[in-house]
Amino acid sequence: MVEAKYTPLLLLLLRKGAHAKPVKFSSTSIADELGISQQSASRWLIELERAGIIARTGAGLSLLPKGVEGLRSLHVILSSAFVPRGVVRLRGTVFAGLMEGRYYLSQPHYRKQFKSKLGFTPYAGTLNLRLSDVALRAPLDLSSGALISGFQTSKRLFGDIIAYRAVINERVRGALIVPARTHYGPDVIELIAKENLRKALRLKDGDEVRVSIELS
Amino acid sequence: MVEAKYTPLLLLLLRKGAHAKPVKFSSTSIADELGISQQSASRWLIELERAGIIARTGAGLSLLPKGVEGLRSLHVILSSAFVPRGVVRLRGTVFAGLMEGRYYLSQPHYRKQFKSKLGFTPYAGTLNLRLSDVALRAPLDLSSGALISGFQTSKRLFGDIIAYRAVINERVRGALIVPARTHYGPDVIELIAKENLRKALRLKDGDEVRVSIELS
DNA sequence: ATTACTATTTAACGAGTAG
DNA sequence: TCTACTCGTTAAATAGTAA
Repeated sequence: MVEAKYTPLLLLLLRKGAHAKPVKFSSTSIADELGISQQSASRWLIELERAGIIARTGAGLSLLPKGVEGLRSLHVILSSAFVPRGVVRLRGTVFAGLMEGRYYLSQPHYRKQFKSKLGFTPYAGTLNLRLSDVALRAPLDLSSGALISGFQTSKRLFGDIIAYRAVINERVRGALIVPARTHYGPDVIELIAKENLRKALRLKDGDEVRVSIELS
Repeated sequence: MVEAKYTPLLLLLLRKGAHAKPVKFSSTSIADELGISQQSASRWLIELERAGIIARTGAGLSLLPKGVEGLRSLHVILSSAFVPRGVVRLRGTVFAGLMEGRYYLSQPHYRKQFKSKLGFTPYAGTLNLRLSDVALRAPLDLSSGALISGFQTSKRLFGDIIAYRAVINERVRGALIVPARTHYGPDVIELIAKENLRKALRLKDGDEVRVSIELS
């Protein structure tokens, strides 16, 4: 592994995309971002350059393969501890949404992707649940579901959605959808399925619903 | 974030499972593993304990939530750079397998899971491809597919399988399956589908096949 | 503006060792 | 065995500044 003290700098470069293409980044601004002196930033860059971890050209700063490799192995170690496996079981109670979901689900750009990535075209409406125990959804936010990419119309922006295949009340296959930008989710989740979940499961507001999501 | 110099120690504790339950770990052995002196290890532990990142009890060393949170955010940053998205396109040539795949696919325990996790029960045979460019499969190994859990019979052990939904020759939906234990894959992949791929696509040994996998 | 040198200060390290 | 103290030494950080 790369010497640990450099990791904040390497992470910064990674976030700026220096693994993909050179980025302009002065020792002063690096110093500001990391809370160290300009002199230290300069020295770190020199040391990393000598070690073949970064390169500096006229185009800017690049993370070299050796540097990327070091970060990648760090990622692998962390993933083995944090990427959850198995089944997440959530419980929540039905409540009436704001019909926002219906509007989203009627967008063809989303509908096409639901079909191709989840294997079904959803009924144009979501079932809203308020979770009994928000903490239980944590593994979900660490995991990776199907990415439904967003789009833009002249009127508004439709963001990325993450969909997790789910089974509702042990009977109906569907998916749990969350906006991709929410990092740690709220106590509300939205479910979709091929059919109208309210009807299919004879649900009314306040009913409890069980959702199980298989993570992989 | 937790001060960077401690990350090797925190990673070590994470790998030992100190986030789940206390682990016995002396300053001397920590020092050995990290290549620092016993004195430094001792001091680091004291500092981390004061910062509320670890706890030391009679039962051993534990990573406290604050410490886990620091590592988790590190993981999130790395994941956003390393977890690949989009479509991976592979090409390979058909070759005759050893009928090993057929044996595997005939196991009910696997078959049930294929149905529930991929949405189809596969034809009992795999299509073997030798990849033209092994490097192209790298993003796959970093990504996460559907986990098909293994099982054990009196005769032998059937390991976990990872399945990635795939489209073969832009026509047939199926999946690419790999043993979970192989960390970085070889130049051979196996494809399954509801139908017999050889027949459906009129393939013979040596034919080139295109596979596209959607990562999410 | 920028980088990076030298000198000085500050912090980290590890040897020795007690409890 | 273990942990953790003191203390001399070494390394890293910053100030000042030149280019």
